[in-house]
Amino acid sequence: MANDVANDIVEEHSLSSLLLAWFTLEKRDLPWRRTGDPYAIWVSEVMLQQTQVKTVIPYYEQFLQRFPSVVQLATASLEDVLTVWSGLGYYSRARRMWEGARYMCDQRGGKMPQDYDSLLLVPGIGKYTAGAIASIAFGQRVAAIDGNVLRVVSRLLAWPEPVETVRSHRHFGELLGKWQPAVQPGDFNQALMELGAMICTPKNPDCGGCPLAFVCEGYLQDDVFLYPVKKPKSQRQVVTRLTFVLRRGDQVYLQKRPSHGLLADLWEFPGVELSQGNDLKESILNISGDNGFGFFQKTVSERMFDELVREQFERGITLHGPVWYTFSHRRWKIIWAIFDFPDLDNPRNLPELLERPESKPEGVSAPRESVGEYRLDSRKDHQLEDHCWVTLQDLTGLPLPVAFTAIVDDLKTSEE
DNA sequence: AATGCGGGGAA
DNA sequence: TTCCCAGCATT
Repeated sequence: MANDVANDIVEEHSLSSLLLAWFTLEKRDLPWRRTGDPYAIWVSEVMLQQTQVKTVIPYYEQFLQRFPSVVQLATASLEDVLTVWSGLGYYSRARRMWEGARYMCDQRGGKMPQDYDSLLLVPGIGKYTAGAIASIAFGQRVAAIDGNVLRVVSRLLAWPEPVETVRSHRHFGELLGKWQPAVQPGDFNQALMELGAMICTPKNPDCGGCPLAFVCEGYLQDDVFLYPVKKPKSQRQVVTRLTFVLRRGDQVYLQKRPSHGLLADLWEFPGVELSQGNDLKESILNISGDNGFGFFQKTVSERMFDELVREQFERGITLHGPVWYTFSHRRWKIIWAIFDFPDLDNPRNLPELLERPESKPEGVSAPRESVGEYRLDSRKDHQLEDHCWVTLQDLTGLPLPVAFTAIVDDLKTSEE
């Protein structure tokens, strides 16, 4: 019975000592375990959302080097923050951290909130992250329930319901609230997560090495693999994306994506999502001639080369690819057309080249109010340009999604 | 409660 | 391939 186990665990005080002893002995030496700086711990917790430790480490080091404190993050441009973040995914995390730093500067004198309830008010900090920071950095006795903890506890209790429900979450929270010691609440939370990452893994749990196996109902019933119970996930939809690669000498053309939705505020080769279900052949049919040029006009801001592009569409374009790219909820079949233009030795970024017939609010970074003294008045912070020409080498200085690296590689190899 | 939001590691 | 990862915000 799950309740009996729960009571046993609560009553068995030595159980948490057992877990903590294991943690003290076996814990990995991770960068964020060498600091007590709440800011650094905040950075680590946000990066670790839905992201494995191994992936995070290099980003963590770079980020702290570039933005060592709340104030330095708050006074940076979003563009710079996204550039350091690029490749890590879930880019709204970076934007919200940046907003969170500004919130701390504007409302809290540049200091981190020091308790669970105040941390919850910060953009990008939810229940898990608030609990993690409050317990690890400030020693508050609050739970931090992540995917690891859900797996560990569900196996411990042989919990028969889906773990994503409010009911499960509340039940686990109450249990952990009683179980968590007052002395090292942060270590207790980390120990549970570490156990989930190292021992109680999804596929090959090492129950033989688990300090809690002797009270684990899942293990005792030989049913570890039944848990955690999960609801079925919705399917990924497949979308064909026609991408326009404009090339002028050694430079390529990029546009900035809208501030909301997929890959928000990142740069990309402009493109359109063709209606779902078109196979490649059908797409070629649809995008030749005026139809394709229409796509181009609607998608690409740059108007200088319209005539050249129209000619090329009439002659018939060559499609490259496809390459596949998978997001968490969508799959792109990427095909691309390359347009080469004469490299007139125009000065870069002439204002008249950047002027656009009509304004497109979505493409411009959203205007912010009351950012106060921390507003950075650099060009980037309120840049009106939503497009630019850059060399392939300079791409590393911009936040470019990994989805386009295949195209970049193709351009680099075909360049020689 | 369901959905949108990246990228990579591991089996 | 599939699953899952130190989740959050919006609807």
